[in-house]
Amino acid sequence: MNASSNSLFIYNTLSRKKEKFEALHAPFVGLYVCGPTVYGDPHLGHSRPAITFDILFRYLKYLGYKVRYVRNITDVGHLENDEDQGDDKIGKKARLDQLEPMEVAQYYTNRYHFFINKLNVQDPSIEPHASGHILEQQHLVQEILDNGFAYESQGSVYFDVPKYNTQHPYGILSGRNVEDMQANTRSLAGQDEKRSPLDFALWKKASPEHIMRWPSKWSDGFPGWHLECSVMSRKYLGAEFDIHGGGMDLQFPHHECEIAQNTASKGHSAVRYWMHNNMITINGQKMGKSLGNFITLEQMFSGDHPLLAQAYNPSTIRFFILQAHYRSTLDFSNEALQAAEKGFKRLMAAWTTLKKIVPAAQSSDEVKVAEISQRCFDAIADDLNTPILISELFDAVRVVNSLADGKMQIAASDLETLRKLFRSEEHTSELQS
RNA sequence: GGUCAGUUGGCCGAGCGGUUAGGCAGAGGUCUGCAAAACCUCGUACAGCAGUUCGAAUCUGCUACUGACCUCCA
Repeated sequence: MNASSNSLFIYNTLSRKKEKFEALHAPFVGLYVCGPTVYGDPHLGHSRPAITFDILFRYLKYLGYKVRYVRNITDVGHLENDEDQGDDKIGKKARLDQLEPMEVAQYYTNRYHFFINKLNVQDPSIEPHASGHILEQQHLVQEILDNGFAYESQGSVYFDVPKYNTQHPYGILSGRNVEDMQANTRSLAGQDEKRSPLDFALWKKASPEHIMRWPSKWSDGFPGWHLECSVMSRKYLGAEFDIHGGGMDLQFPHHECEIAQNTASKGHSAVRYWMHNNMITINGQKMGKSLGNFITLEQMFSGDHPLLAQAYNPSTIRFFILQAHYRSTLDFSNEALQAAEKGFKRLMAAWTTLKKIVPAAQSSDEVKVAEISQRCFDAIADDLNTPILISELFDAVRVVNSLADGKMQIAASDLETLRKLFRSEEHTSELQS
C-alpha cells in the first residue's frame, strides 16, 4: 500500500468542500449516523445511508482505525408534523393497533435489522434508543435553559433561535440565515407557545391522550426529536467527534438544531465532518414516507409491488446503490435494477474464474494489475467514489477473462494482487452475493 | 417566494479545463456442427444561447426545464 491508499478525503457539508480526513484522536474514530424512526418498514431509501456509511465504516477499519460507529433508533419524540404539537409517530401507531408503544418500536426495530442486514451491512458498534436516554435529554434541556438559550412555556421548553443567533450563527450547515427564514416562514397553527416560529421544542408537555410520557420538572411529557442525537453522540463519542452522517433531508432542521443544541450547551459544535447522502428518487421524485411512493425492502426482495417487474437480490440492490455516488440522486427503475443485476453477475463470475487461474512465470504486458489496484484505492479514498471503483473492477474483469482464455499470462505475485483486490472489495464493498 | 442542487449517448451513471469512465441494451466477431450461454471488439454524448481560453461536458453570464430543503421523511 502506498500513501494514497492510506488516506481519505471527505466532502464536508459544512465547508462544501472535500477535506482530508484527520482523526481527532487517532487511532480512534467516532462515527455517528442517524438511524430510522421505527414506526414503519424500512424502504429502499433507508438502504442508502445504511450502505453508504457501511462502506465508510469498513474503509476506516481497513485504514487501521478503531471505529466506534453509533447509529441510533428513534423510538420517541418524532412528531407527525412540525407544528410541535402533532402526534408522536410511535405513539399514534401504538394507539391505533392497541399496542404498547415499545411493542411497536421493537417490532419495527427487528424488521429494520432483518432487512438491512440482508444488504450485508455490518452492525454498528452501539445502537442506542432515544427512549433509553430520557434523563440525559432532560439534563441537556436544563443546560440549555441555564445558558439562557431556551425558555419554558406552559410546561414545554423551546429553544430560542433568535437569541441563539445573536451569538452563534444559526443555519451554518444548511446555508440559511435567520432573517431570510423569518421572512419566509409560513405561519403554522398553534404556535402561540413559541416566541418565534423558528424556535423548536426541547421538551413537550404531553396532551392527555399522549401515551408516551415521562415526568420532568417542567411537565409530564417527552423530549424534542432533535435532542436525542446531541445527547447520544455526546454520551458515546464525546463532546467532540469525527464524523456525523445522515440523509440530506435531515440537514435542515434536524442537524442544524443538533448543532445549535450542542453549541448552546457546550459553546461549540460536536462534529468535525458532516456527511450527507442524497435521496433515491422514483420517477424523478424523492422516494419517501410523505409521498407514499416508497417500495419496502421486503417488497424489493420479493418482487411483490405493482412497480416491480421482478424480485431483486439484496446484493443487486447494494450494487445498484454503489454504482452511483452517494451524493448524487439515484433514480429507481426496473431497467436500472436489471442492468445492475446483470453487471453484478458478470463481476461475480469473474471472481469465480479468478480463483481458478494458474500463475505463469511472468505477466503479459497488458496485465497491469498494480495500476488497477491503485486506481481502486484512489477511488474509494476520494470521498467514497464507488462508481469509479466499480468501473476499475470491470477493467479487472476483462483481464481475468483474458487470462482464462489463455490470451494473457499472469505471474504469481500479480495474481495475488488481483485476488487481494477482489477480496478486499469483498470486505469493503461486500460485493460477494 | 427564499436557499441549494442538477440537466451527459437508447437506459442507468462517472467525470469537473486537454486523455476511451463503467454497466445494461444494440451491432460485429470468437468458441474446428446449429442454437444458447460465455468471452472479445465497437459507440464520441454532454439542455439552449453567449462569453473566457490555444483548448470547455468541465470556468463565467443569461434562458429553459427538473428536483431537494424551507412541515414529518434516510
